[in-house]
Amino acid sequence: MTLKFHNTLTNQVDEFASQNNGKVTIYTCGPTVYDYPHIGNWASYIYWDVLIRILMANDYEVNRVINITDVGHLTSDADEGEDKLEKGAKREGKTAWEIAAFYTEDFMNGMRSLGMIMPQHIAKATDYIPQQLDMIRKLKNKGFTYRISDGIYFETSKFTRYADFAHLKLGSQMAGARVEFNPEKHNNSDFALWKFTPTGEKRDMEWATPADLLDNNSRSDLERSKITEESVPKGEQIVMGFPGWHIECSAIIMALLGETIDIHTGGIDHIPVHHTNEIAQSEAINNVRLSNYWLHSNHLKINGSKISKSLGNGYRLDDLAKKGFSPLDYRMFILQGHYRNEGNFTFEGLQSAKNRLHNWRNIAALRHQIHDTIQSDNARNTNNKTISPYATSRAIIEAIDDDLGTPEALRIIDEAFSSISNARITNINQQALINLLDTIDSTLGLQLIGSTPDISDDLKRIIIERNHARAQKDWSKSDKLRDQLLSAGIIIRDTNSEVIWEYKD
RNA sequence: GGCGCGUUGACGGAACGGUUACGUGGAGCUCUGCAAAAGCUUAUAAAUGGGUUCGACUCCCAUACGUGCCUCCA
Repeated sequence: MTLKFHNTLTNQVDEFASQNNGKVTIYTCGPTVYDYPHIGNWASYIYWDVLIRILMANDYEVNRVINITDVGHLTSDADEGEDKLEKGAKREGKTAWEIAAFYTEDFMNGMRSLGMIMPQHIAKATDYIPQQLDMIRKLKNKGFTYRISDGIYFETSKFTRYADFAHLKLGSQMAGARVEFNPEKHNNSDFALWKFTPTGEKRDMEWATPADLLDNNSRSDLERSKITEESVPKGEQIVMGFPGWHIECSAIIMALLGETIDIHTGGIDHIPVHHTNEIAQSEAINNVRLSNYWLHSNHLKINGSKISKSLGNGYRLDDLAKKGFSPLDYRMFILQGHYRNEGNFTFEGLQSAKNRLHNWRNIAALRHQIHDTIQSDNARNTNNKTISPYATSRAIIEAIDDDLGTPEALRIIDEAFSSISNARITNINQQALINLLDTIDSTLGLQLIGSTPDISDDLKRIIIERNHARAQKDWSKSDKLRDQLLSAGIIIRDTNSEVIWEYKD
C-alpha cells in the first residue's frame, strides 16, 4: 500500500515520502475573505480534505496550515487595482477588518457544514505582518528587491529558476497585450512584496514601512531596524503600506511549518503566478526547496462554462440549500469526480449524487436492524460471503492512496453495498458493517454513521404491531400502520424473510 | 499571439491496449397480500478521419467542436 500523488513539480505521479517519518507538513492556500465562496472554491477544499484523511489513514501525523488572506489581495495579480478587502468594505459600508471577520467566520461555517477536518492552524495574513516584513528584508539584503514609486518589488530575473515551475515562456507570454504594463517594473513578471499606501489615502489596513526597507541600498545589519514607527528617523515621513498577496504564504509557511514542507496544495490557477512567486520568494531566501510535493486541483465548471467571481455566476452553498441540497450531497457530487479532471456542475448531477448518498444512508441504517451477539458474529464469520469488510476497507484506502482516486473508491463502496443489500439481514455481520462505514466516513467524510440515527422505540413498536397484523393477514391494519410509519418518514420494505425500514428522505 | 486541456451511453463519471465500470434516471420482467425494495433484462457508448497493432475507448497524427491559463478566480 503506497501513497502516490501527482506532483506538479515533476509533472508525474510520484510515490509520497515525508521528510520526517510519520509526520507530514502541509499548506493549503486558503480563501481571500472578501466575499462568499462559490461551490467551485469548495470543490478543491473537499479534495484537500480527502488528502488529509488519506494521510491520516496511512498513520501520518498531519500538521496543516490554511491561511486566510485578509489583506493585500488586489483585484489584479499584476499588482494593480484595489485591495479586495478594502473594496469589499466600501461595498458593504464596513471596515476591512469587519469584512475579514465576517467572511472568515462564514468560511469556517462552510468548512464545518461540509464535514471538513479542521486544520491545526488557521493563519491570518494580518497576524504575520512582522514575519512578512522580515522576509522582505532578507530578500532586500540578498539583492532580490527594488523600490519604485508604489512599492517594493521582487526582481524575478534574479531568480534564475523563476519560469521553471509553471513552464512559463516569459518572453512570448505577454504578446496578448491584455496586461497593463507598469513602466517602472524591471520585468513584467516582477511582483509586489510591499505596497505603499498612496499619498493622501487612509486605509483600514496599513502598517508603517520599516525605514530600512525604504532605502535603495541593501543593509546587512538586520538588527538595525524594528518594525515600529520609532524606527523611522525623526523628521522623515512615515510611509504606510501593506503586504503584497504572495508574501503572506511564504512567511506563514516559514513561521509555522519551516523552510521545506511536504505538501503544498492549491488550485491550478495558482501555478503560473501565486505559487511561482511563492517559490521564488522562499527559495531565494532559504536556498532549499519550498515544498516537496505540489498538488493542484482542476476547476469545476457550471453548465459547461467557467465559474468566476468577477462574472458572478458562481452558486454558493446557500443556493444549493434553497433547492434542497445539503452540503454533504454536494460533497458526494464532488467525490464522484477526480480532483485533476475538470468537473462540470449541473443540478441533475447533484440530484444523482444526492440519491446515491441517500441509498448509502439506508445501507448504513441496516446496522440498527441487526442484533448480533458476539458468538453469532463469530459463527457467521466463517461462512459469510456477503461482505468482506476488511478487504473492502482496504480496497477503498488503496483507491484513494492512488492519487486520490475517489471515483474508484465510490465504485468499490457501491459494489460492497450492493452485496449487502442483496443479503438477508441475518447474514450481515453487524460489526463488519460498522467497521466498513467507519472506514468510509474517515476517508471520505460523508458522515454515514452520524447522519443515520436509529428510529424511536415508538416507531419500532409500530413495526412490531404491523408484523403481527401481517401474520394474521389483517391487511387493512397492516397498511394503516405502514402509512403511519410513512408519515413519520420511515419506509417499510417487506422482503421474503424480513422487514426492513428505511429513511424516506 | 503563447501555453495547455477536454470530447465515453438519457445524465454524472471511471478504469484499462484484448473482460459488464459504477452511480442516477427510463422501459420491461420476476418476486410480492398490496406497495416498496431487490434481482434480471434492455436502450446503435466511446466527436470525426487516418495510422501503429494479431487486437484501440485506451497509443500516435490530423480535423471539428468545446474550454482553460497567460487580469481577477479553487
